This record gives sequence, structure tokens and C-alpha cells, in this order.
Amino acid sequence: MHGTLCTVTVRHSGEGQPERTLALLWRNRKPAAEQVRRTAGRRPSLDVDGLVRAGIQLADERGLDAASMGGVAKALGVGTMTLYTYVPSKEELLDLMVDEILAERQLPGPGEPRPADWREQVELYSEQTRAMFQRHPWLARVSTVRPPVGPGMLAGREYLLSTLLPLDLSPRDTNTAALAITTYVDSAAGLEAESQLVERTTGQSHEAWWHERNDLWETYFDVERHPAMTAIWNANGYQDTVHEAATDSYRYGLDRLLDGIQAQAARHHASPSGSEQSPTP
Amino acid sequence: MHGTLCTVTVRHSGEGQPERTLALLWRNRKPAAEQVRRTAGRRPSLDVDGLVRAGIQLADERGLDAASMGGVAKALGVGTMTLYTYVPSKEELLDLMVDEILAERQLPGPGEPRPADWREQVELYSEQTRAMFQRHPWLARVSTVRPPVGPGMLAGREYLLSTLLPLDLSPRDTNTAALAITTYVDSAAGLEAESQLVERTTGQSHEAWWHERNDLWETYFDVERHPAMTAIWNANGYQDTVHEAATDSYRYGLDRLLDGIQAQAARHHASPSGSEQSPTP
DNA sequence: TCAATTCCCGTATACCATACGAGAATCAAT
DNA sequence: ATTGATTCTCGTATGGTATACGGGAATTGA
Repeated sequence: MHGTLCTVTVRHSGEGQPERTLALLWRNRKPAAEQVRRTAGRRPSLDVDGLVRAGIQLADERGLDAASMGGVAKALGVGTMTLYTYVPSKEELLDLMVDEILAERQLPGPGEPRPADWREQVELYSEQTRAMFQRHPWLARVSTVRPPVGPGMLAGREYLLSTLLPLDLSPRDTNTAALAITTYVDSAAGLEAESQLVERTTGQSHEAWWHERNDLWETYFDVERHPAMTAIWNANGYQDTVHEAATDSYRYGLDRLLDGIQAQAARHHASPSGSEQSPTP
Repeated sequence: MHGTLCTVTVRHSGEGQPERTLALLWRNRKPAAEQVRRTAGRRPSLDVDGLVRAGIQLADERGLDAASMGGVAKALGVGTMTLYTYVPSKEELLDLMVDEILAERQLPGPGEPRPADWREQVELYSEQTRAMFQRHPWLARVSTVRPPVGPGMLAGREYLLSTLLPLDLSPRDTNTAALAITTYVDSAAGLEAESQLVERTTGQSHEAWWHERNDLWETYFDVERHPAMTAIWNANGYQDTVHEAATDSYRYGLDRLLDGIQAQAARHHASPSGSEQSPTP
């Protein structure tokens, strides 16, 4: 085993009973109902929050691989199979971990103070999401289709939608724009975090990695076939570090995307017909 | 084993000798040099292209998990360890598979005919990339930090950069814009493909999945805490299907991003100072 | 004290990548 | 023809993964 590969678990269904998964995700809200269970049977030695915390801590410190069922159990000092009394499967545990860190983002709820400008509000979402990925880079390797529908995810969507309301787009466009923004922000923030994680875990900077591949330019690269790359290279258009390029493109892309949304909202406001599609003003 | 989890291998280093990896990636170009090897030793029964093709076919048909070393070997009718004479590790095989499908995109090279408008040129990149993800949805689960630096990846970057040259941005901004576009396009196309893949492999539509989670709205969802979501819901702002929402947001986000880039190029053209940052026109 | 209930967890199964090393095939030189 | 060098083939072993199953332990109310 080289340590150069890692396996990542991907949630892609809820096979089990969705009711139980929902109850676990929302375990700390809405407790009003029935949790008066105190009848017979052996007392539990752990609780779900403990599993989730242990899983997150392991993934943070030693990578998503370390947050295996065996790893979490060992960290908690119990047998592996004990975890299955608290959580139906690893899939659900991962859902819980994800929603937990989604909820860590400090996003103002309805009525709470927030920046005045809608763009700054979106920036806040972007920055909080970026910081979350920095703290928990393993999130980038977890599939976001069919995400955990827990308090953390819902709070994030609620906040982002609320930032776009002042633009007065159609409801449909508001939702569409929010989806486009999350797609961009989540992906770019995830890539950035993953990029830094790779540098840390391999102990090799991206620059050193590229340096190792100098043969590419000397032996294989065909200038004739790649005039644009060559031109940019000759004009010193490439950033000094991969990290700088990632940061630049993150900011640039988000700014341009918001520019475009803002312009479309202005157009829409000028002529309040249905959804528009004018590509070139 | 439930079949509800799948493991995904993540390349995050080239540990081995980068020269060999490069030679494998570029095995079909630049053959001019030395490949006159025909001295002694047992004749190979396979070739690298065969491994790559088998891996891609398995991943296409039965998921990335099926493209295990054992799986590929079985498909080729050889022992598992035989593969290691052709490829140093699974990591490299995956690199080769990825670059192969990146090269499948039909993007005009330098001098070849292409759409007149730069936006249509970017759309072509977007459509080709989207189609690639549709054909090979497993690509969405492969990390793109430290990508395979082979002909396929370079052709893609070359084409996208070339589409932006007419905008006459600074070289730095051209590169930055190209990175932002790939981030958006690759992520959104990957998400879309993965979304459809999940529906196929679980045999459950996203709508059925949401229906299973009706409890969320009835039991846990707090209208007070989520006024924006509630408003959009009441205004019928949510698309009818998850698939429709994904398609809409993909188009919308790409259009707005290109709008923003176009506007910035126009600004930059008006006042040819260095890189700008005016947020609100 | 007993039955019901709940939690704990050892063992077994079926996967995965790959290190190691023995054996088979091929060619050049003897 | 035989030998030696070289290269490809691949069985076995190691240590990792999730989790099904079922027996045992702990707790409570009767």
C-alpha cells in the first residue's frame, strides 16, 4: 500500500427508510414530540452526536478514508458493529457529518442583521462556504446529488435565496440563479480546498509537481498545436503559483457571474415580461 | 453488501516516475523517437490502449467501481497482476482513461473552422464537455486537481483559451477567465451527469426520492425559518423536475458568466489600464 | 427472579490494490 | 541445440473496506 490512493464513499441513495434518516438529521430540532423513551433495555453508551463529531474530526485530521466505520469505532473505543445501533449505515453517518458542517456556516437567518448590498450578502455566503471547505476539505469528495436534507443544507439554501429576492427576478429565475451560484461557489471552493489538501498530504507543492513534469514542454508539447497557450505563456499570462491562479479565478468568476445576474435583473426590471434570454446586449 | 455505496479512487499524486506517466499519456503522439524495442524477452499479449479501452468500457457500463484492476483484468482474460506490466498502478490507468475521454471532445484545433462568435465557440466547448460527461458520468467522481497532462487535457485548454483571445483581455485575465469557465462548465456538467447516473443506478427518480421525504415538509420544516424558500414555493418558482432545474441553471449560469466576461472585456477595451475591478457599473 | 427489551460486538463474507517471487516465453550468442 | 539474459504472466499473501448474522450482556418492570 502506497498511500497514494484513497477511496471515497459516495452517497447515492437512501435505500433504507427515509423517515429514520430525516429523524436523525433533525434530531436536535423539533425534539418537542416524543422522545420519552425510558423503558427497558441496556442503556446506550454513545450518542449520535458523538459519532458525527468523531467522524468529522477523523476526516479533518486524517482524511475521509480515516472516517471509516472501523476508524470511528476505534476512536470511540467500541467495536465496529456497535455503530450500527446508532446509524443504519455509513451512508447515513456521512449525511449527518455533511449536514453538521453545512450548519457551521454563520449565515444570518430571517430577521437577523446582514450586509445591505445583495452582492455583499452573496459574498458572505461565498466566504462562509469557502471557509467551511477549508476546515473540512473532504467535503469536496462527497457527492452533492441527493444531499442530506437537514437543517444545515436548508439554512444555506434559504439564505442564498433570500439574498436574491431584492433583485426582483421572477421566482423561477431566482431559484435558477441560486442554483447557478451554488454550483459555482461549491465547486470552486471545493476545488480550492482539495488543491491545498493534495499539497499537504503529498508533501509536494504544485510547483514542484509541475517541475517534475518538465519533460512535457521539452519532449511532448507541440507549439504549433497550442498557439494560444504558447502566446499566454510568452506574455507571462500564467500566475506564479497554482494557488494564486485558483484564488484569482474564483474571485473573477464569481464577480462576473454576479455582474451577469445583476445586468439581467436590470434588463428584466426595465421590461417586466416573462423570463428573458437576450444573450448580447 | 447493499450496492448502495460505491468507492471511488482519487488520484492525488504521481509518486512514481513522472517520466513514465508522461510517456504513457503521450504514447500515440511523438512516436518518432525510439520505440524500436524488439530485442529479447516474452512478447506482450496486451497493449496499453487495450487496458484503457477496457477500463473506460467497464466504467461506462457498470460504474467506476467496475473498473477495478481485477475487473479490467477479467475483461481482458488475464490475471490481475498482469496489468502491472503495462501500467505502474491504478492511478496511472485512471489518468490514461481520463485523458482518453477528454480527447474525445471534438474541438477544432488551430486553423480549423469554428463558429464566428466567441460565445458560440465557448458554447461548443460547453456542449462537447457536457456530452463527454453524459457518455462517461464516472468522470465526475475523479479529482481534477493535478489532472493528467496528456493530449486530451491540453487540447481542451488550448481550445478554450483560443476562444477568449478575440476579447483582447490581458493575458492574465484571459487565463483567469478560462479557469473560471472550466470550473463552472466541468462542475455543472459533472453534476448533471452524476444526477442522471444516480437515477439510473438506483432505479429511482429524483421526484420519487423527494416524495419519500414528504415528512420533511410535514414534520420538520419550519416556515418561519425559511420564508424565502416558502415564498418561492408558493409562487411556483421551483421547476417541475430536478432535471429541468439542473438544465435551466446550467444554461442560465453559463450565459450570465459569459455576459459578465463580455461586459468586463468591453470595459477593459474602453479604458485600457491594467486589470480592473469595478463591481457595479 | 423472570421476561422483555435494548445495546454490544466477534466472526464471516466478499470486495479492493498491490508487493513479492516463481515460472514461462522469447531472442541472441555460443 | 543449449545457455543466459530479458521480459511478460500471475498465484499467493497482506492489510484494508462495509456490513449480515447471531449470541451474549445489561437494564427495567412485573
